Amino acid sequence: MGFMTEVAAQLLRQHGVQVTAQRLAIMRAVRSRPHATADELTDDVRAVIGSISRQAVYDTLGVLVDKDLVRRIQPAGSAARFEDRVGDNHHHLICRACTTTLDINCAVGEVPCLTADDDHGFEIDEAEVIFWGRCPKCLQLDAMT
Amino acid sequence: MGFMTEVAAQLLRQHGVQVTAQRLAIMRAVRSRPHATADELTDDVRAVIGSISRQAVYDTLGVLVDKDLVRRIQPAGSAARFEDRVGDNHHHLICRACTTTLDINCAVGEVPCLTADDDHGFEIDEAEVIFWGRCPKCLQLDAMT
DNA sequence: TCTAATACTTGACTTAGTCCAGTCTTTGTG
DNA sequence: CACAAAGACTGGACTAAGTCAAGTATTAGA
Repeated sequence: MGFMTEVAAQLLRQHGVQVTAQRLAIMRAVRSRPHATADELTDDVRAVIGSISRQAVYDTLGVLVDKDLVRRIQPAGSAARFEDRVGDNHHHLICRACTTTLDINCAVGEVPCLTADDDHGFEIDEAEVIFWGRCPKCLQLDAMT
Repeated sequence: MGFMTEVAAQLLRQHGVQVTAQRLAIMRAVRSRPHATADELTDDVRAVIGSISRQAVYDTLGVLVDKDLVRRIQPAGSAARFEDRVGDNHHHLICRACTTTLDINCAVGEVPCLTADDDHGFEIDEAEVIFWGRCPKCLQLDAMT
């Protein structure tokens, strides 16, 4: 078992989650292609371990998200995407034309994004911020027409 | 034609959009139930004008969103929702348990939300902010178990 | 090494939304 | 007011993303 894989296995054990070939492969896939959809991850995993069911992919991603080992983002108009950069409340910048997705550090400061103007008595646990726009490449293409 | 309906009709004309019974009914439905899904709006419209096709609802909402007469929000794990409060870049606070959705004024200031830390050369046109948490009612229910 | 708990597979199903071809309405013009 | 072209609506088939459920296989602790 490679070093990264061993680390991944220990992470799972630490969280009381069984270690399986499928889960390790999915963790590896999430790591190597941030912001991928479940379908894309399925393809990647199949390229490595041969086969996996769709359900196993969804189940595993669900478990990883529950354990805060993976973060799920669900941009408007696209399937859910997954990344293993967790715990830092960073945000995303998405191109409306090509859906390229970039990480953005929190603009405002400390845990800034958790402060709503008026919380209406809610117990807020996350502030999700998505910046929408056009990436340099798509801006150029637009200009050409 | 009632006063509100006449106003709605003029809004459509101003934007070069044909006025139809379906469109007026949909605008009314969006106004009277903010944050409703397309399905909920369809029900509301049917209660008023008798029948409408799903496609007409989606088409109309698409047109209204294009013309900035309606805003579409697409919270993770739910169908798209629609509201007619537009042009003020306000945000949303959603209960993870019951999906109650409230409007939140922009916390930071002027057009604050359009400033990402580093825009990576993107031309940003919107900053979408969703605060996630539990509403007072669901917190109480949680506490009882 | 055995067994209970947990995961995985397969296939049917659901939800939210889109596509398309044909019909009906709206609206600008005579 | 009537007409025609543009635009909108309907109905039905289809797709994408994800969930459910029953049966089989794997993991991990005793």
